[in-house]
Amino acid sequence: MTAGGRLPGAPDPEERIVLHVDMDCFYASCERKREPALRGEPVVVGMGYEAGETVGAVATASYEARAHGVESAQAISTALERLPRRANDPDGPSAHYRPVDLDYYETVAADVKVILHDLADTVREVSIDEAYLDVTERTAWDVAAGFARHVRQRIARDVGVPASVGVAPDMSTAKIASDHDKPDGLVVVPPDEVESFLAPIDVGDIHGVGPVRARELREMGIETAGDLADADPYALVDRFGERGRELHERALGRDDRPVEPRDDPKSLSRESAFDGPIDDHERVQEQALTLADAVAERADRKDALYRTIGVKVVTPPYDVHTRARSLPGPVEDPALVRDVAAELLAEFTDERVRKVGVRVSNLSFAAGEQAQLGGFETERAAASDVTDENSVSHDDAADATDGDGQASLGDF
DNA sequence: TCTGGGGTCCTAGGACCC
DNA sequence: TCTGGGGTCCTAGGACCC
Repeated sequence: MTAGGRLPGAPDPEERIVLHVDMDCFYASCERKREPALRGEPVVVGMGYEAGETVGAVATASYEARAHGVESAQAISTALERLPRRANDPDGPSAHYRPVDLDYYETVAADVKVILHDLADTVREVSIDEAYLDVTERTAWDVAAGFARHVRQRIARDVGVPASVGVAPDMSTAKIASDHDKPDGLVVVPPDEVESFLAPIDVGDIHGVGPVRARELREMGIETAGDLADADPYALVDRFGERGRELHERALGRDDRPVEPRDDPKSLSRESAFDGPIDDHERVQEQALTLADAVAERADRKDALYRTIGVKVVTPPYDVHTRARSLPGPVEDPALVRDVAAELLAEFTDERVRKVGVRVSNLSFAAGEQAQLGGFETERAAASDVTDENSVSHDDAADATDGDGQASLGDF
């Protein structure tokens, strides 16, 4: 499946033309679209800088704000230090702060996606501000730059937000290309230039290489994609497992993944951080129940049934713990999400907690089956007080022979 | 860098099955 | 009876991405 040319009917990977569209500082661009006075001004979009809020981070900063050291994922407090609010200091360096308004950004993204689907054979939407397009049948290498320019212009003209575009024979290289000249970039890498284009790229700029693997690669003397391409694949697999093989291939410009739409989501979750680590387990439980309801509602809206319910607890300094429990079958049952989350959290009663989350996974979206399954589950739930008790006592009777406890069996 | 929120994929060990 | 090989599912953790 991952090896080249084996998919029946798939075009020769060499022949593909893949375009990666990456919206420039998308949230900030949306705010500017809505409020044109922000154009050319430093704009910071984030959460947590409202009065009374102290936890929060920068979601997106415009390039003008980045010039002053404001970055994505930065604590809002740091951003405010480097670039105070505009209102407070009209003379010195200052920025416009806006709260994240995802609903609005999604409407803008939807407009962009209409254009992308119109211009491509297949589209893979990666996130709200990023997509891959297979445009093999829509253009040719000698005119690909013009085509890419057209994509950008249509987005700019019809929607009013800027985008960077990369064009290459594969997804991985196209992604690096779109990133290469941001913002407002346009980079075309035809097949015969892939190797020379990738060679000087920093390993940290390869998709799939984060801080940890970048450090390990550098320790191996691998600084660039070129170094990675020349490295011994066995050594890479040794160190990084399957990912090592993949990274080596990407560094060579070999990436046969077809551009296809994304599958249904695999999990849904909600989490929130406390204002510093807290001792008060009741507050943690309370917060978890709120999150459980939010997750259940989200699943309901998406017509998703879940078979696994889990929690996430972050304890100081930043230790992430997860606990999960699978159910006998897929359900849509908000009360159960709350109950299971509360039980899983009990283990952390004595811990200090800085963040808590609730997650449902093992999702099923069997659209046709849904009503049936839902009906079945509802019936089962209605009868469960009798049926479950019975089955539990059966199980307990069986277990009683070896003197086993019943607590875990009683949960369902 | 002292870290927000919502995701994905891979790995490894254990239970269990044939 | 002391032990093969192959496979699946589940849980927990880790790295990474936007």
